[in-house]
Amino acid sequence: MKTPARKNMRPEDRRAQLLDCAQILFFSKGFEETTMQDVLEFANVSKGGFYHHFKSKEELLFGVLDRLADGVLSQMAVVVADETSSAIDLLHNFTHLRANYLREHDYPAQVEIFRTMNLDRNLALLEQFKRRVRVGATPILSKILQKGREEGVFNVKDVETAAELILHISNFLDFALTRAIDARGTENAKLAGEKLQSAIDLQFLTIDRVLGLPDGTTNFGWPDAVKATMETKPAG
Amino acid sequence: MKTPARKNMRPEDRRAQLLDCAQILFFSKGFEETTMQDVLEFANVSKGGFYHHFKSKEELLFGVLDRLADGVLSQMAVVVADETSSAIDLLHNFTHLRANYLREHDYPAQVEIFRTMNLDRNLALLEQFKRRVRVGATPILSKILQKGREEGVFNVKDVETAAELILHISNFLDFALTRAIDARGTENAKLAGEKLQSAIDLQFLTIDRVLGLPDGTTNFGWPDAVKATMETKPAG
DNA sequence: ATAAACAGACCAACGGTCGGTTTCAAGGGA
DNA sequence: TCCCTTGAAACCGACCGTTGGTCTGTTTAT
Repeated sequence: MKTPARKNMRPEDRRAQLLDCAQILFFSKGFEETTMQDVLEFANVSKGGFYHHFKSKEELLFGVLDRLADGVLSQMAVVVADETSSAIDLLHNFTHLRANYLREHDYPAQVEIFRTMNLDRNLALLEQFKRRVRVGATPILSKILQKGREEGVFNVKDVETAAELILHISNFLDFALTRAIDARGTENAKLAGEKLQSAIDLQFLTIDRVLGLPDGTTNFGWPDAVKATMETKPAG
Repeated sequence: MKTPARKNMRPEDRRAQLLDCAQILFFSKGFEETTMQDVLEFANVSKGGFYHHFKSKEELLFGVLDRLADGVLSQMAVVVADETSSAIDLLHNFTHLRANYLREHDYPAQVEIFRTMNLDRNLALLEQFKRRVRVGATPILSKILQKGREEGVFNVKDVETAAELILHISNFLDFALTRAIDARGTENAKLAGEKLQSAIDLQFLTIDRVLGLPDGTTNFGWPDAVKATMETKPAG
């Protein structure tokens, strides 16, 4: 007896499909809480089929994280590939990458994705992703800082160390943003919004001062970011 | 037939013993990789015995993390309880807490503990611990910053936000320290040591500038820290 | 014809449960 | 003071459902 129809997919397509399914499930249910059964049913693939393409659940996770990090890092690479702009402009473009991305896509949806990724249960997942991004972004930001030093506009002793510090600071903003998002629609919303604005201001002020720039040189490039964030609909 | 001897322990003692065992195992093997079987054998307790005191493996983890965080936070609380010192002195004591602790104990052993805790497999564990410390330390550091603002020596808009930023920056130092420790005894040791010094310098420079203090006001308080660290014996 | 893609029964090991057993301190009668 | 009773807390270990992963075989496509 033969089952009437089965379509063998090209390996790269199947791999991509499995990564898509895993990404959705890992971030909605959490990695540990997502069973292989969940993935298999969601992707409509058998166990044997899956393990033909991935050798473990962990490798599937790394596949998801690497793909996400590569997406971010490739955008950064585009920014730094511009040989004609000044270091200040490159830094500007670099720090605006995130805000631009968020603004150019459906912002409420992006907020929801961000919120989900920052749930407690995804802490390990997210930290691994951030580490990948930091490691990949350090040489890119270093290059910008080095250029600025050669131009005589940035005053830093060690560009690589400064780059790492600046990248670490963005974790601090993530934390403030998460709290603000959680406070939407509650009585704390107003205070949380003000705290978020404080965090944004302080992050960029810190970057200015670390690089020896006049206060206000760098900024988020999106004055209404807090307003746009807090007006987003809380999940419910 | 009766087994000749069994000692019932006082609940708090048994709990403490289980936490001790779990802490050792979680950080040496990793949380996910540590089996309840491992814990039970190491503590010489049966399954039923264990689950009489903890309701799950996760609760055991939280017990370990909370106990560790409480240890750190109680030291911070002692510093800030000093009502007579100036804000600068309090900040000094606060930032020196870690260096003092390391110096006053067997430093090579502390380095080994730090190295183990910072292994890749413990990333989730460590991040949860750091989060606990950060949340608990924010009001303490905020109090110091507030006092400094009232004295007119710190220039910050929002003390709580500034406190969180400063606490986040210490993650950056942890990262640099981990790399330096890993580089001991290799050909990269010299460079790694210099990078570590850069990171220490930049962390404290950043604190100075965030608080509007003259460069060099805050410091690690342990000039030979890098030397002491790099001279530690690599595990082998 | 042959190699890759897929299927699904199977397995060891895991975290956790549950009914039963042992320990031990607090009382009470002599 | 001594021994016995008693009951709650500490502890035991066989057992269970689920999990991630393997293995042998079957289907698909070139």
